[in-house]
Amino acid sequence: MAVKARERLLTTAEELFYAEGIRAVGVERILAESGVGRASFYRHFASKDDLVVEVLSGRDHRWRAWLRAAVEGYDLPAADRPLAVFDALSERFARDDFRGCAFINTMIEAADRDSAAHQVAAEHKKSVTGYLDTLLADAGRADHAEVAPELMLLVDGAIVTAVREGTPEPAVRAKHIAEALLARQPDPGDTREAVRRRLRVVTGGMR
Amino acid sequence: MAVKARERLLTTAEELFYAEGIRAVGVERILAESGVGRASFYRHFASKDDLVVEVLSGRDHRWRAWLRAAVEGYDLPAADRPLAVFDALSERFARDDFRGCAFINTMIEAADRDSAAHQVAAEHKKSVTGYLDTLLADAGRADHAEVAPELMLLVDGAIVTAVREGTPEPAVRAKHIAEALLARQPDPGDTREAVRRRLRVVTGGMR
DNA sequence: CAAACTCGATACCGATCGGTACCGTCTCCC
DNA sequence: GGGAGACGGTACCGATCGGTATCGAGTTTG
Repeated sequence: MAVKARERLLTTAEELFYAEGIRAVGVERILAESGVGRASFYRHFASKDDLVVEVLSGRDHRWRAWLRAAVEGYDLPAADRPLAVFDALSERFARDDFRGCAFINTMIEAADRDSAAHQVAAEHKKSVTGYLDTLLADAGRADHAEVAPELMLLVDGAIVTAVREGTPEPAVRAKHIAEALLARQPDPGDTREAVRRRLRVVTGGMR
Repeated sequence: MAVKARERLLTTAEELFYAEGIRAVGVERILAESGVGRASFYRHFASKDDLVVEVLSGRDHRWRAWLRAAVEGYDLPAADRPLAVFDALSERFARDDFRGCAFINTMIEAADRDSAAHQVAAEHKKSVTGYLDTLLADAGRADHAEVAPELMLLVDGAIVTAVREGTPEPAVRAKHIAEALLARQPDPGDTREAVRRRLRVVTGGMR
């Protein structure tokens, strides 16, 4: 077998789920498109929900690795890296198969907050916010803990807007807003603790 | 009949669609919950898609009327009204049945951009952006045409974030970002045309 | 009072949903 | 060469999908 059935199921399902939505894609479609037999599917995955979780988990890791590589690839000084996130997003938005954030989409589709899929999606966003936090801290922002969720809100806003308008422009729009946000000097009140954080060795990137 | 079947179908469908998603709610559920007979449903609506469009259209009008009333209800000077939008959102986010923006949700669920539901949703967002534009123009912002889509991005970002985090806090987060954005003075280059726009009588609110 | 109309209930349609069971084949490894 | 697994194909399951047809009771209207 050239490519294992399990691998084909995961990649096929990821494409279909992202393009059309999880609920919209039946197991039948995945089997037909991947060429995997019905029994083989249930040998590898206990249920469709199980497949969904594994697909999202894989996408989570790959997406974050992509973002980190993209930001690092611009080869900018640390101070400019937080805003570079929006340049990376712009590239993503321009792809003709772009259909928003798979995790936002999943959280909206899976109304039940307790579902496994919903929680994987929520966890993904937390991880990305953590990455933004380290970018801001490395850039010397004393208020990184406050700004990171604000940048995350801009990221999500840009993604949703890009889906709505069908163009990559919302990335530069969000970057423009972020510039205005970062132009404000951080509140000097928490400088002492902020400097302590800034000097702390930042071990990893996003996690 | 106390309340007409058509009305019951619309209100029941709107609640269920918003709470669980359009695709997740079958016609059967709507019939059972509204107490309307199957035949009566198809006497009033050509199809489920038809019902979806009418539900969204009604919600569009009511949502925009709510936002306008909320902003006007704060009784603020025109200069402070654009930011008051986020205060209104905060109230909305705090409701325990809050599950995001029905139109964003619809656009994400209905992957097909050409579907009627998707277009109603897109139109709604355009209308709201238009309202933000008039609020900004009335506030004397020369750059209202540029800022309005930026505020809209913040609104959508706040909504998605509120769904994700399950708290109303993203409304104040977005307001904070908007304050930083509006603190910037508009580019004086287009002042002449801007003043002309500012003096133009603004006939309506959102449209 | 009777015609006209709206209504809820029910049976039914073909299609698809997620999931199980079984079968024959192919490949890998000892 | 010969098991042992992994594989694809297919038949089948009960449940549900959106949608149609029919029927009888209740209400409105002339």
